[in-house]
Amino acid sequence: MNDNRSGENNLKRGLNFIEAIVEEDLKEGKNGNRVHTRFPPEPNGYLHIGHAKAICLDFGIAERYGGKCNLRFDDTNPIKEETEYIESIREDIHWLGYDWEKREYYASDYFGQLYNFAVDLIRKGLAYVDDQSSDLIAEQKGTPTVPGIESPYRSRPAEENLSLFEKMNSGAFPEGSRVLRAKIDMASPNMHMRDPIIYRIIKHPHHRTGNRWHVYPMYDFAHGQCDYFEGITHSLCTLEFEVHRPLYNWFIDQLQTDDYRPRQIEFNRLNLNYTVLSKRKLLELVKEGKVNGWDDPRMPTLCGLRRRGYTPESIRNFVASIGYTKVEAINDVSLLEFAIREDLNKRAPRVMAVLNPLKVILTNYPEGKTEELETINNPEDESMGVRTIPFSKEIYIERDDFMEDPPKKYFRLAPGREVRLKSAYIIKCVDYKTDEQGNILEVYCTYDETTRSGGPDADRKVKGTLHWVSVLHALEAEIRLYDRLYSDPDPSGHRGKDPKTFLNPDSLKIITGYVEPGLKNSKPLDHFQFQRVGYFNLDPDSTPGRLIFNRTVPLRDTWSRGQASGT
RNA sequence: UGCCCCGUGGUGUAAUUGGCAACACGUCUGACUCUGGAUCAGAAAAGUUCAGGUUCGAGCCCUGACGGGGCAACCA
Repeated sequence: MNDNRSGENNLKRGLNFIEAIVEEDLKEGKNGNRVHTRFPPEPNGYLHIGHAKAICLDFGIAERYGGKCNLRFDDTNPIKEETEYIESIREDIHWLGYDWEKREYYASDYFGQLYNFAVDLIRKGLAYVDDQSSDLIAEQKGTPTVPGIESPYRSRPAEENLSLFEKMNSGAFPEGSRVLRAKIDMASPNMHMRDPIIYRIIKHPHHRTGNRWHVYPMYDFAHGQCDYFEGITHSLCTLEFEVHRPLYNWFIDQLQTDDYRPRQIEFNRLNLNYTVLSKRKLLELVKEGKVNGWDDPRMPTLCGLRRRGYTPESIRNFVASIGYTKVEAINDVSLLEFAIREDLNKRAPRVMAVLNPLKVILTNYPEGKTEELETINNPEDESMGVRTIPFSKEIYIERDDFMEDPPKKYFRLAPGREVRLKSAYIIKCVDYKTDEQGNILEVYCTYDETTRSGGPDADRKVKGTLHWVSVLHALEAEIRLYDRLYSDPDPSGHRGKDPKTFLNPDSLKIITGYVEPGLKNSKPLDHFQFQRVGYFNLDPDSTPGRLIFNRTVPLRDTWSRGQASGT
């Protein structure tokens, strides 16, 4: 793994700041030289490329330093969490190439320990039951610039707290009627320290513990302690949890029995331009039918990217290339596209496919004749071998590859011009037919038999080489062309404007194209390079009689780029 | 206007204990090519937010400004 160029570059550059910290800790012999991380998703949605960044770090650090990485589902809120998501999360992590072995845990595994810990805090006078409404509690919390005020229930005797908390859990009180709060400091400059709520009453059944509990720990009360229970040495999370760290430490202070405590390190979240990475907003797209499900190839979800044709290696390389820092960065999607092109260039077989067909008739080619021409599968990898493709009198070429009146640097077919048909013959345009509107209907060419690939005049130089497909043999296929989902570089960055305002109406275009017959036997998710066009893969919607391809990413195209900029 | 974090080419990242600002993407040339792909060669592009200070020497240390982000869910 990582034996490609960007992988090497990555090794060449220094450690990221987290690796540096880990190495420092190792050097100091902390935690008995253990390195133990965890990836802690909430099972309330599908994983997206932002999670991939965290996964690669969590598992990557463990791998690199001979440690372990747990998978832990942070399932502290039964209202939002579902088993459906757990399955998809497991699948996506495995697909990326990581394995947690038997170490699959759940925050709910620790509900008992957490409950006992809460009871402990109550006994020590460090937690109390508050009977006030959430509005009132919020009001008393103050603001970042104004200190909060203490709850009238703050000094409730431990015995009373104990019995109330017990009743909260036995279901004696309605949801929202009471909470358990840590007693810390209502005047703290850190809002999270102002007597945070640590338990609330929820009567919705939990996907794993059913109706056993009626109180559930808040994330802030569960997360750090779960890390502690699991012996995590390095708790890696995103920047927004920085201000939570003092609170987590406060809890661990009460729990700690020796030197060990998890060390939390925060890194920058992944942002991509033209992309939205918020589970809530992605869920909206799915629910409102703006896309066709979580695995719609336009989605930044891992299942969406997979269906689009992205490989796990490409995603890992991409993640490695953008690095980990404490700066809020916005990455350009071109980096992601580079990663998938780089990977697919090495592994995708080249095939012939014409997306926008124009019929070419070879006037001097024998009627009814068919040839099987040999062609190489991948010039980047000889071990991928050769195959044959059928050739006959009528072929399709790309409409763009013919012009009646071409500009100067146009290398392709035009009246009187010669081009090579890839792996076949050099042909010359002798005539063409248009309709009344001037649309090109057919092009007539002669072929030169001696120029067949491998033949005596095969080396004759011509400017252009075209891909083609035999009309007689080609398979019709549905081609799904994807463009960015949003037309604005920062769809979530406009205050008061729903990102959906910026949805690109042309993000999906479905066309019918023609592909070489050998593609009949391809399997879902098989990757191909449609020569001169782009990378495509077979969509799982395909049926034996109907091939459906997704465009993963177009090929780099310096010609059309030059055209667009007018040079 | 409280607390916390952060400012290095267009973008993302590097720069041993202070020592000529490096790499990748992108952009632009040119070469080569039976993919206008790939590959190869090259170029433009920051003097490190600003102002002071320490030092023989500061992107790295100190101070202060300015700018960006985060924090006030019975969400995670």
